[in-house]
Amino acid sequence: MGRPPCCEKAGVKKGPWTPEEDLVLVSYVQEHGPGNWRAVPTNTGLMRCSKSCRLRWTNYLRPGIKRGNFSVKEEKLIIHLQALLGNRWAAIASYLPDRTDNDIKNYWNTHLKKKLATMGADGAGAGGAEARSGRAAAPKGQWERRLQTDIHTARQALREALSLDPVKLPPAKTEPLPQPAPAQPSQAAYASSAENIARLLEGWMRPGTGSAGTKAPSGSRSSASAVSGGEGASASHSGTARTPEGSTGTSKAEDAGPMPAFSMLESWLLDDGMGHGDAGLMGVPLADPCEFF
DNA sequence: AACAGTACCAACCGCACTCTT
DNA sequence: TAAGAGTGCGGTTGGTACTGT
Repeated sequence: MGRPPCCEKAGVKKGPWTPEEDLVLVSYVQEHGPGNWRAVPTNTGLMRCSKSCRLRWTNYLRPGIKRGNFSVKEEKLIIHLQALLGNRWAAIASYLPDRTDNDIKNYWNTHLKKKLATMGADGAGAGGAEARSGRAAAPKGQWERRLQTDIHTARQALREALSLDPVKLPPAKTEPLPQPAPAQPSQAAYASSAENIARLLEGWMRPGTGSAGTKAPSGSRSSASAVSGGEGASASHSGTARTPEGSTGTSKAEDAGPMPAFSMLESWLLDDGMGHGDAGLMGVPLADPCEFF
């Protein structure tokens, strides 16, 4: 359709959000609820485009967001789901209700891809290219349904990739995916936005951290690292600089790459946490992941 | 101490989809 | 039914902190 960008207007501010802007946005959303983002800049006086407001809310200010420190279980779940769903970060995020798709995407691109690469797999699971093309080929509402019908295919591909008993698969019944957690917090949950405000103010006011001033705590390393702690410390991977092709983004071709030996990955993925019906997996109603195979 | 390279993450961009008129 | 508006999503980038030399 070629619509013009929503932020084309002159005077629209870009870049990191300031705590003041965060406060304005949070208080507005607390009062009116998320949605009708178009009206947010108008009603709040924020010099941000609606899109930016929505993104800021969903990725940072929304109540219940957990930041930093992905647990091993979360890692495995992400890897598992990525293999099944491909780079459908929003879908993957729906299984980790306290993580944002952006967070998961970043974590995947900065940590897990490298981790899997060192383990002998690039994590580009069977779902990758196919899933992506599926989205392109079918309307969104349909790909969810299609996903259900294709889940057997994806499962089989993953199973084969992991060399796990490729023969005895159940018939391709179209069972539903494990139920994603409700994506949005209840109305009551908005109250806990105060927690987010407190958190950001805490980061804002923390003396001597980061460059302060112009850069909001959101964007600042200081606040992030304050929360994430050791997460970023996993600097064991001999990272490579961002390259045009191998940039943090995942190219489709890359995702569709061949699957090398999986022995290490396999054992890692299937060991204790994932393999034994760890039912309480972050409250995610995901059945024993082995059922996927 | 200064510099260069690397890692990380928040935010932007643009396409695709859904909803409304 | 078509067109436009609003929203969601995934890929990509810019900027800053960290680490090594």
